[in-house]
Amino acid sequence: MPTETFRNLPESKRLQIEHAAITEFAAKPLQSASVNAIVSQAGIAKGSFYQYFENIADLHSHILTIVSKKKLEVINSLPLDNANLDTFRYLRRVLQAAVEFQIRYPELASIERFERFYSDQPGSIDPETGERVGGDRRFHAFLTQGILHDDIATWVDVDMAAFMLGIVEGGIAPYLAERLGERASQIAAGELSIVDDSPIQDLFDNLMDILEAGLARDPQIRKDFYSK
Amino acid sequence: MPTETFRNLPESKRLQIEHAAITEFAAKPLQSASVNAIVSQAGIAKGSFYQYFENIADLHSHILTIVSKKKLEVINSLPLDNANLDTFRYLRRVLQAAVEFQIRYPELASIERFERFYSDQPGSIDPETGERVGGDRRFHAFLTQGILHDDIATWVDVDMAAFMLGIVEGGIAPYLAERLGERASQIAAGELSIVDDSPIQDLFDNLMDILEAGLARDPQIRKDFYSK
Amino acid sequence: MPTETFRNLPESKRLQIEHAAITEFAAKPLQSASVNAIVSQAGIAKGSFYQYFENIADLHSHILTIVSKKKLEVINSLPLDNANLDTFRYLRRVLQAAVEFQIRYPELASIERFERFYSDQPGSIDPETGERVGGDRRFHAFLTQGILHDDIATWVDVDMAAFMLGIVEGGIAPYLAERLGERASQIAAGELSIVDDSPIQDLFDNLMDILEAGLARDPQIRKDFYSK
Amino acid sequence: MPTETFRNLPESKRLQIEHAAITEFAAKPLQSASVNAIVSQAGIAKGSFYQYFENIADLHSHILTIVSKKKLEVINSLPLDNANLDTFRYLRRVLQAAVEFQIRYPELASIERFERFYSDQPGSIDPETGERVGGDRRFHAFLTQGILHDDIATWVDVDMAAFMLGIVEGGIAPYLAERLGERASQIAAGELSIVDDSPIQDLFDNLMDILEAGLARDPQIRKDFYSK
DNA sequence: TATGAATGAGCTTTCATTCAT
DNA sequence: CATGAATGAAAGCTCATTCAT
Repeated sequence: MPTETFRNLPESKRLQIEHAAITEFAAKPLQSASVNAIVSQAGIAKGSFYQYFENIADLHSHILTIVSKKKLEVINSLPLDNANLDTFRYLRRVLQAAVEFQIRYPELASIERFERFYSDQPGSIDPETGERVGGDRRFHAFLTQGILHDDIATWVDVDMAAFMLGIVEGGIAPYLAERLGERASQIAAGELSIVDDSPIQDLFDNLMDILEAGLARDPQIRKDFYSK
Repeated sequence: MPTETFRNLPESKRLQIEHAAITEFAAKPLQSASVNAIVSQAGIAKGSFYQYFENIADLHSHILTIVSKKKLEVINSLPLDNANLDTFRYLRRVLQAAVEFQIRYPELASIERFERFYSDQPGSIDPETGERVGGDRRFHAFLTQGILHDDIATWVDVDMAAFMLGIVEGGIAPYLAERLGERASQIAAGELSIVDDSPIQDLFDNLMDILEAGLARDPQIRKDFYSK
Repeated sequence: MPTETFRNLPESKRLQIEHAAITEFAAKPLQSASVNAIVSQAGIAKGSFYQYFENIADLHSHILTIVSKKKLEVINSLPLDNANLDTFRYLRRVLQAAVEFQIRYPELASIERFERFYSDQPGSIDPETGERVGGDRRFHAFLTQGILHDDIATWVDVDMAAFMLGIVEGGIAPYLAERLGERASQIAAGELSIVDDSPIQDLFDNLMDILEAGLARDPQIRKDFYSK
Repeated sequence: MPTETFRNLPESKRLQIEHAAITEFAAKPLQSASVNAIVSQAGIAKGSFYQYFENIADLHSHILTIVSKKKLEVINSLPLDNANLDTFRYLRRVLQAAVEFQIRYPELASIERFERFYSDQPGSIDPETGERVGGDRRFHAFLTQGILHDDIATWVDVDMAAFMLGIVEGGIAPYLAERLGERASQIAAGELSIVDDSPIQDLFDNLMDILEAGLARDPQIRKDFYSK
């Protein structure tokens, strides 16, 4: 954990340091990241670094909390209200959040991907809870709920499906961001909303259709399609 | 490329070195891998290393060719015949190969994952062909064929779906291997075949159902399920 | 160029390092010089070296500027005034400076000789000016002036003579210094001045006579000699 | 000294090795020369090298004997006959030999220059004879003879003048070779003789005039010049 | 508290030399 | 006698971390 000294720093300096760290960790995994690169980009003295952080891993975990915070912020910034979501609207929202995050904070998204890659050692067991880590808890809950609500087919292997959704969520965002091309820049600049733009929603529809059709007890979308 | 000296080495020694390298590259990306670790694990002198390889990147790319070769070997070892495959049987085969590879050569699979992770920079454009790299060509072809054969719905966005299948293929194998638990060890030991064991095939059925239902023009499986 | 860190060092330490470097570069050309030797003689850590200099070539070029500076210092310490010099007195001064430099800073003189030897590739053409490098510009100017002043014979091939004077200047100093024997030590100790001591000046007279007689339009010295 | 094994080698192979060594030693002083470079250029096995020579210094000194031999060959190839030479004709001949050697065997000349540079530590005393080394014996004898024959002025400091001629001889050849430009190539090709070509001899005349005028008791050349 | 100089272990790479075949 | 694989010392250089100011 960063020292009190770091927490008391004037915000601008703190942000400067965090920004430098984010740039570094977005480019390299913790193991290859360089203290030198960070302090020189942040414009602080090498000694100061060690007054703020125990070591580079300490800074890295601090950055990870920032990543989580921003990710949450993005999720909450999406207009839909959690309570009223049916199962698949929730899933769509999660994926939209991932893309929005990718577009608005590509460096943080990159850090998140590194982290996921290096910590998701499937088969590794969390020594505290004894549960498998990596399989995303959120999707587990989502799928269980979906079955209860009769939205999701009962034959679906919840654990595996949750894992699959996890890797799709983690991997698809950069692809979609890139597919959006010019539109992504506009979203990043705040000139366009991911939820209002119809070409973007078409792309999402397509993805959601695939997933929904794969999971749903009674998939509507394709029926609509073929009945059109 | 490894030197002739390396290629002329007695097989046992060559394997020793390759094994040490595989262990290293399965644990760390090229950038963090250490010559020291490799030579000390292989039990050779440091100077010898540089008689065999130009540098560590040279060894790494040599190991990558081994990975490809073994992967192909696994794919070809699967009993199904390419010619007679319908669309989704082909997909199942690809995924089974990924799992089989993961079980039989977990280190090589890890190396492959590192490689994929570090080279799949989605959005990076191949300067020669102008095409997006990372999206898997194989799945592109598979989906296009599937549409032609009326197996896959015409509304599917082929490019996106191919990318999605790519990340599922790359990510699901370690999960499945881990799910198989004891059975995985038996497969690794050659006591069990992935294609014959029914609990394993059940798991595959489940995954394939999700994917097939998501993509298929006229998904059969679930119908069968509900009619049971 | 040495880093600011090096420039901010306490003088004693800086001198210590420069002295170690001078010792090394006086004994070996840049190509064979060793960082290890320098740091161990200077009593600093290897890491420190690379905080001061980019690499050994950086240090070497720094030492070369010291050599130039000291050489100039020696030239300027000679009492004669440039303005009033006739042609051959100027030449004598240049040669005296070379000897004085050799005696007072034999290591720097050695470094200068290495540098001259390795950079004077006669026949190599300066890509910017298109002129031959290595032939000494100073002597060129000196000879041209001498011809204008009617001090030097018009038949002299200026380019070649300049080159010849250059190599004589570069090579004769160690010889003369050695010839001076005990006297050289006294000069080095500041107990004797090169310009006041008559045995020394006799030696110079002899050399100058040879050169002057060889170049002069109307050589006086030998006439005097034979008329004595 | 090279081993008997080396001496028994078929000539073509011996020449191959010597040629590779010459190329290396012409580019670098012994201290920086590389066994690797030599064996790979010579196309022999590394182990063979150590069957022919004790170490690289051994090969180097073998090459030095070749240099001396070839130099002598060049000197003797010049048409003038030693016996009939007056003093300055002898000097001209020595310098012409140096230039001829430079032109016909530039690599050997380079090796010779390296050797001269690294061994001529003026002031170093030969431990066996007790004499100063580096000052050229030949020029000593030449000057002494010249004085006896009344060709050279008695006031000349023989030791110093010999040294000076030594460095001029050693340094001027590459310059002159370069001055000759296209003509040098013709000489190297055997299409032109250094002693017959009048532009070349003009250049030599100029140099000799300078040296002769500087040393001669009764210099003729300039007199001729002014009387023209 | 901020600084940046100092450190030395560690890295990759080179190379002369030895030695088994 | 020829070969070329094996070796390890030593090179240049980097870097996280400590410490004195």
